[in-house]
Order: sequence, then C-alpha cells, then structure tokens
Amino acid sequence: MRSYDQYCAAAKALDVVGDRWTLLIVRELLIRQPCRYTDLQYGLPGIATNLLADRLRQLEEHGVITREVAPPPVATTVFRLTPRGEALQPVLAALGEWGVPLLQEGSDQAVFRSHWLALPLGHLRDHAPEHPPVTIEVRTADQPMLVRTVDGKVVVEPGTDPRADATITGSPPVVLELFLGGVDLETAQAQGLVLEGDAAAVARIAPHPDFDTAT
Amino acid sequence: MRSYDQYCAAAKALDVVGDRWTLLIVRELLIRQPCRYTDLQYGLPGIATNLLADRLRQLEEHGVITREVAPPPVATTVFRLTPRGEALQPVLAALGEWGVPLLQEGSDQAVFRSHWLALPLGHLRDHAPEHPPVTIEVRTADQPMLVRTVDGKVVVEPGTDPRADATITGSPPVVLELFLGGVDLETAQAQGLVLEGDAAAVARIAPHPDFDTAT
DNA sequence: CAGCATCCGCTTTGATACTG
DNA sequence: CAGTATCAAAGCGGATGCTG
Repeated sequence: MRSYDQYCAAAKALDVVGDRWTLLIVRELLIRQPCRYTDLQYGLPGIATNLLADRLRQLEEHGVITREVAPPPVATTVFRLTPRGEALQPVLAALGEWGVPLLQEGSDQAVFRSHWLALPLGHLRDHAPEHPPVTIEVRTADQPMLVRTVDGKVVVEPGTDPRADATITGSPPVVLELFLGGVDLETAQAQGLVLEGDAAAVARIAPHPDFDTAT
Repeated sequence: MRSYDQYCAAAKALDVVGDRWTLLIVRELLIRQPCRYTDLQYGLPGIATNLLADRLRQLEEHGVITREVAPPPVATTVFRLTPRGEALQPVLAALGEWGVPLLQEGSDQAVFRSHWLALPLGHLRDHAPEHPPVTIEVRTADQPMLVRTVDGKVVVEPGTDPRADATITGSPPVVLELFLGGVDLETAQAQGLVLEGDAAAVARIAPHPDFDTAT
C-alpha cells in the first residue's frame, strides 16, 4: 500500500494494516493462533492466493506475524502473531462491535465459518462463575464448536462433546442474535433455533438476561 | 469497495469503512465536527478530489455522515458525523494507539496538521483537576493550538492566547513525544523543544510524571 | 471560490492456472 | 502444502474542466 505520508498514528497504522484483507488475516490468527497457509485460505473465503502471499510477506516485514518452518515430522509452515500483532486485538474488537448492526441487513449470501464465533463470544462473561463450569455445543455451520466457561470467561474451540450441558443448533444469524443480545432464548427458538439440554447453561453466558441462574 | 461477503461483524464493518481514505475522513470529522469539503481536503493531504467526493457519498449512503446544505448567508455544504459515525471513535482510538510506535521511524517527509493533536491529547487527563484550569499554547505546524483543561479532561482547539500559562514550540515529533509519554520535559527541551511560561502547567497533563503539581 | 465530474495512466486486486 | 505466474478488471492518483 502506498503510504499516506501523514505524521499521525492512525494513518501510520493504516499504512501497515489498511490494505484490503490485511485486518481479516489478523482476525484469523487472533482466533486460531498457529495457522497454516491453507487454514488461512479456508478462513478467508474469497481471497486470491497471490494476495494472501503478498499480505503475509508484508505483515512479516512489519513485525506483525512470524513464519516458522516446522521441523520434518510435520514439514509445514506455520504463521503466528507476534506480540505486536496480538496488540491489534482492540482494533478488531472495536471494528467488530461497530459492525454488529450490519449483520442484520443482507445476510444474503455471506459465507460463515464456525470458528468466527470465537470473536464475539470471547467478550462474553460467565454470569455464575462460582458454579461448576458449563459446556455448550454449538452447531451452526461448517463444524461444531464447543463453548465453555473457564474462570468466569468464555472460550470457544472446535469439537464435540456428548456430555455437553446443552446443544444449540441453528443458522448463524439466529445463533449470533442469541449471543449478541438481540433476542432472548424463547424468541431465538421461535426463529428456528433448536436447544437440547439445559437452558440454564445458555443463560450463564448469554447477555443481560437478569434471571442468571434461573430454571 | 467490493464486499467481503462474510457473515462476520468485523468484515461487515470493513465493507463500510475499509476503503482507502475512509477512516481518515472519519478521523477529520471526529476532530472538527462541522466540516466543509475544502476543510476535509486540507486535513487529508494527498487525497484526490474525486475520491473524496466518492467516499463522502458512500459514507452518506451508509448513514455514517450527513450532508447539510447551509442556508444562503454561508452558502456552503457542511459534513457532519451521525451518531453512528461518532461510534467509530473507538476504532480510530485503537488504531491510533497501535500506530504510536510507528511514529518514531521515518518521520521523513510526512505531513503534519496541528489539529491532529486533538486525537492523542484528547485521551490525556488533568492530573490536578482541583486546581484552576490551565491553558497551553502549542506551536508546532500550520497553526497554533490551545490545549486547555476542562473538568479533568483535555480539550484541543485552534487559537492563540497571550495569557496562556505556557507556550510550547517545537517540531511535531518532539511535541508528540512529550505528550505521548516517550520523554519527560527536560529531555524534550534537550531535543529542541522550547518552553515559555509555567512548566507545572505542562506537567498537569503530560503522562505519568509522578511529580504532578510540583515546582 | 466551493464542490464536484471527467479523463487518463498507473497500481492493485481477483480469478485461474501452474509448480517445487 | 505453499506458494509463483499470468492477465483482465477494478481502483487509485493527478490533472484539468465545469458549474452554481
């Protein structure tokens, strides 16, 4: 990207991460830290392979990511954020928060990847951290995800758990509306979300229902 | 901009503000709210006039800014952020914070506009709000700026004040280093910064000197 | 003069094909 | 798997011209 040549911190930041796709690459790495080239391609549907290669090179030059050639057993390259790259998390968080209202319009033909749930759900809190941790399996797109409470926080990872406290199945819009606070559980169910198991587990992490550990 | 077509809040946000120049236009409007077309051009050195017009149209369509045709006495168009547009402030703040380390390298031929001081200085706090407010005149680029304490916060506006508690003169790098906490006042002076008046006034707002109201 | 629109050369991006 | 190569299309930058 051609520099803005402005002595302004925001402009300098955009000189580095203002290119098309760049911040989305950082998003992928924030979600699933050690990442192979093909993992990135999968998490960035629509990116051209030459652009991905270009951007990775630029990010490496700017000290945002590192490229590690793994030893023979795996024999692959893994990309990782440097501390400087992880410091971009607040930027992605701010952008994500601002973009939430835009999810409602035109859910048309937009692609969704289950692991993207980690970004908005990572900001949720366990409303009853003194209770035993809960696990919720969320089935909404390419792969099932496990949403678990850990030390009052919420972690998201791919996987299945037959002993999960609850299992949620639904389209990405309904699932996200539930976890972003747009609707309560009943409304989500009326809109096609299917819940199996303990509704209280969902209430533990869903936003501002004031009946925390009810049921 | 072509949409990323991803059902992800951050990607949707970038669909709207991810274009080149777009976030810098928002920066300008965050700093000096009602803005004319030519004011924007001045605050965005290097932008092509057709791009500015394009971006303003897109931002208007997306509900980020409004265009008001002022009544005959002034006979000009003024651009303003909507509440939705002002909600982008955290995005610019996060970008700016991340970009601070980039200011040190290549201060080469980068352009500077004094009113940009408002962004980083707006995050400073008055360390002694119980004392009477202070005013500092900062002369560093195209126009003198007044930095004043108001209710524990710091406001920045263009202007001159012969009765300012202190006057600071210096290049943008030295002035910013001082106010961003890179160096203390003595070091800044050794690097060419000229202070006239009360050093304590500067200490009131400069970051983490633990001698707050000293002298 | 303020607020654009048009034109044109250059750069970036997107899509696909191909390679160590 | 991790890219490079190629090429058409879109976007950008700079200059200039037009209109109230």
